[in-house]
Amino acid sequence: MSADPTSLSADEPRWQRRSEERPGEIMRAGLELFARKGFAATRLEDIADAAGVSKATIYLYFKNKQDLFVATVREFAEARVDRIEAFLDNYEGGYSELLDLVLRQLYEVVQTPELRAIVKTLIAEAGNFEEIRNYHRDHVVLKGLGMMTRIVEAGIKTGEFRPCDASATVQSIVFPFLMNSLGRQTFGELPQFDPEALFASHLEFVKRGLAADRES
Amino acid sequence: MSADPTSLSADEPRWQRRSEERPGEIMRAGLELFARKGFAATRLEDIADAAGVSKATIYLYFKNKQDLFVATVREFAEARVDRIEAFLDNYEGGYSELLDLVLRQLYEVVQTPELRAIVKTLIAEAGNFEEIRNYHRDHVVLKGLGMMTRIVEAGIKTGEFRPCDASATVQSIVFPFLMNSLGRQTFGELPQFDPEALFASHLEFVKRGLAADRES
DNA sequence: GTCTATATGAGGATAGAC
DNA sequence: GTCTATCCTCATATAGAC
Repeated sequence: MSADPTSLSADEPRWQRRSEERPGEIMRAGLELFARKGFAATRLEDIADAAGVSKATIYLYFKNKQDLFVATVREFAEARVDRIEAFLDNYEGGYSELLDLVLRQLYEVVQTPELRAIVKTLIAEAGNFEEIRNYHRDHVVLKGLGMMTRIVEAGIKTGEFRPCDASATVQSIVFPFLMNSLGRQTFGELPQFDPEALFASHLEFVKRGLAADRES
Repeated sequence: MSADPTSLSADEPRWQRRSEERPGEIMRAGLELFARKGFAATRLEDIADAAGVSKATIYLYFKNKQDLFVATVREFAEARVDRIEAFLDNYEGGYSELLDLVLRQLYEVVQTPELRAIVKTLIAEAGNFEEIRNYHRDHVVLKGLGMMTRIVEAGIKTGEFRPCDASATVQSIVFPFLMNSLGRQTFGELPQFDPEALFASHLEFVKRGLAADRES
């Protein structure tokens, strides 16, 4: 309490850190373990060890295990969709190039360990945590699919893409990336799941799948 | 023990059934609960109640909880891939039609509650059960992807499909169905996940994505 | 603010009657 | 072959010292 957090000197007691860092460290350790073992199979003690604190310390920042879990899952998903959304709002140009850019973004984000962990955790635990299920359904999945749908619809209107059911077609476009990420998370790295190969191949596949019919 | 199982009379004690039916009933109840809540969060008592037996009865047929789980997950996945494989072995005709037929099969199978439950369970628990992970990797996922890859490669050779990385392209073809199934399992039925719309739309998308370039 | 030590309870597993 | 009743482990959650 006497220490100014912005100028923490080196000779503080070893265990003392600024309390603003603790929750993040605990959640980061939690995400990794929750994703690997699931909510029920993850012991608070393992999280505490991974975060370098004791079990009891967790209860200083989180009401209970479930509270930690809900906070963790939300923490690492929140910013991503908004980042893409901001990108879309500022974009000027053709929808074909836009789709290309957005798929690159999605591809990058889906590679990160955090995102893979979140997607896996969401699927595994949505049945047990209505709060998490509803939040991600509304703020991540439907929002994300909606953004993509609007891109496709706009492209159809300008004639860059062929007429189609945009809402359904979006699943043909983005689901391979998500499922590939899940496959790697589930089975580890396999030559069949090489994400570089998938990305190039799928981009070409999408380009042809959406291409407007040639006249003549 | 005195009763001949093939001619079980109606006035037996109410709780007595032929033992060959019990394991299947327990596994069916188990699959549903494991898929909804996960392995750790599913209580043996819940499975027992759902199957209409007592906890102790489960231990007559399965060594322990994990043994029941492993047997259950394997039970409902085993036959499916083999069925499609047999279908392929007997097929004569064009690869474009074959791909169409196989996607219909995949689509049907992925709709069933059992398959949805298996896919979800696999993703959720593969990290905790190496045995399950390895079995499905080799006998379901890689085998299934391999079969599809051979179809695409054969179609490229006959000129029905454009030249491409068959192994990667297969993911563009089948992953939307799998991910759609997972989405419904995770979030319930949503208009965005309407599987009928996806099927028709995706089939058209695949047809165009694979079409050989027109000459001229 | 963090730790060590402990209370509490839930659920997997078993013994023994029928 | 199935049930009821009990045991026992293990992990969450808390109390209290520093």
